[in-house]
Amino acid sequence: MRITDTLSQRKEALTPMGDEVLIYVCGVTPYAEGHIGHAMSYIVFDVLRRFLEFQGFKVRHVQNFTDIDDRLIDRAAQRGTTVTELAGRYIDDYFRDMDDLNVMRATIYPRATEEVPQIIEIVQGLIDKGYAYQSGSDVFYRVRMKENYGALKHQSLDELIAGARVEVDELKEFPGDFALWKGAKPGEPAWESPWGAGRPGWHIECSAMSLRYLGPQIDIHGGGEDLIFPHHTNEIAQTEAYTGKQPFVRIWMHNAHLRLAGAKMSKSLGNILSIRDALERWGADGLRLFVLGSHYRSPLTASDEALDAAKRGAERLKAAARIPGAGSGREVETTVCRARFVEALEDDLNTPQALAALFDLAKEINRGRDDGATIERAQSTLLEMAEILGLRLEESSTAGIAAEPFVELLVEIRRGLRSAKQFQLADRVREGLAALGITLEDAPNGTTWKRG
RNA sequence: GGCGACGUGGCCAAGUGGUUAAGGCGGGGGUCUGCAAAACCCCUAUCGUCGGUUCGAUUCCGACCGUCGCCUCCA
Repeated sequence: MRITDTLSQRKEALTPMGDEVLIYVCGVTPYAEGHIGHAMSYIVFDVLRRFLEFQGFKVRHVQNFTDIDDRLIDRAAQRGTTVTELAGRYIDDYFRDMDDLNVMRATIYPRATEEVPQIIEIVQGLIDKGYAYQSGSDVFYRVRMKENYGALKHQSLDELIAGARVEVDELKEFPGDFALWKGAKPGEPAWESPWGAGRPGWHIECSAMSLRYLGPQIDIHGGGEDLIFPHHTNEIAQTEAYTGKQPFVRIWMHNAHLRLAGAKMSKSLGNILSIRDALERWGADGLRLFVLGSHYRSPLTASDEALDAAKRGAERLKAAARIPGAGSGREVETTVCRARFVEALEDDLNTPQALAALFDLAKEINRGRDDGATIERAQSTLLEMAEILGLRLEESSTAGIAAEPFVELLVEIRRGLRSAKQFQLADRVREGLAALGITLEDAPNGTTWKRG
């Protein structure tokens, strides 16, 4: 398949170096509940993973938790708890959200706090090579030492620091230098190091983890586009300086951001849409369909209307895949749709095109069901394709609803009313149940019902 | 200020230098149904504006208008 590489700004053919495709995806800093922007990012890389495995690749997928950083320290202090406890709680939340979203688990989820010895080793190595320097109890990376610094962002060092927000720090030799190691302030979590008690800087943990679990050079490194600078830019600088091997990453893959209608999601504005709330309202398939309905490199704006539409689309696919047919005629043809689906994903993970093929297959199945064709094989194909997109298309479960026997009873009574041509009463039953959130559908071979 | 992205039907969103510009949602008309629902059939766009290149541009180039992102908190 071909993937757009942020560094070359072109679609590059994915040709893994070894038996496995080595993928590193930047994970979360677990200091707050996950929002649908995170969902978008991890859904995209989940589809990449699923598609690669479908294509027969073995994938080694590493995704980190940055479980030590300023925000965690601040928030833990606010709440009178520990960083460990806080991070642990949000990591649990993260897994729960991802499981519900049907995001496959990565091969390994290393945590920054468990990689400190490796981090110290790399920082020391960078000091030894002259790429880093100790200043006070901090260690900084000498950005000016690294040639092509800023290439990923397609800006020169001068352009990058022309922005006004460079942190003024007396300890730095140069304003653009960034911290590899931060000396601990009183009361902060800290590890012993050659430079005194402290903790890792923001970017170094990803270098350490990808190095340890994937090696000095990897096939794909992914994340949100906000990470291009400084995070990924600094990762390249550190890792290549430390290993002496280039390129650190063969394909940089970045997803555009998701916004809420109106404004960017911002904690200060309070307009966060959590994964939890979104799941409740639109379901995993609805959310996935919404995200995958636009290309991962295009910014996407979430709105109630767009999410509602996606949810209805998911229901359409589900019905096509699950409603049985009674026909025994010709087989519904699937090869064209299937080929279109695979070709779309091979071309830079074009999920909107892949979905179009999926919906066309759904139409073929529905048409076949109406025409008395054999649809079972086509339905299996639809489910198989849907699974590559992580769509479950599960039948709406009527089990577990406390009122189930009562609904069944009403449906049965209504059946009698209809055969006795008591349509006004039958309609009252249907309308009454509708008002309670139960939808009845009369088909030639009986009545089915579902929630919603 | 610097860098970058985008502007396609009512909404969301693919795509292509030239046959009919995907798909979803919505809307209109039909078929089926006791009526609905679901499903199926039909209809619902000349691609921001102005120039240029070209035999031919929505697709390439330039300008302009508009929207947005990043510039060390950020998936």
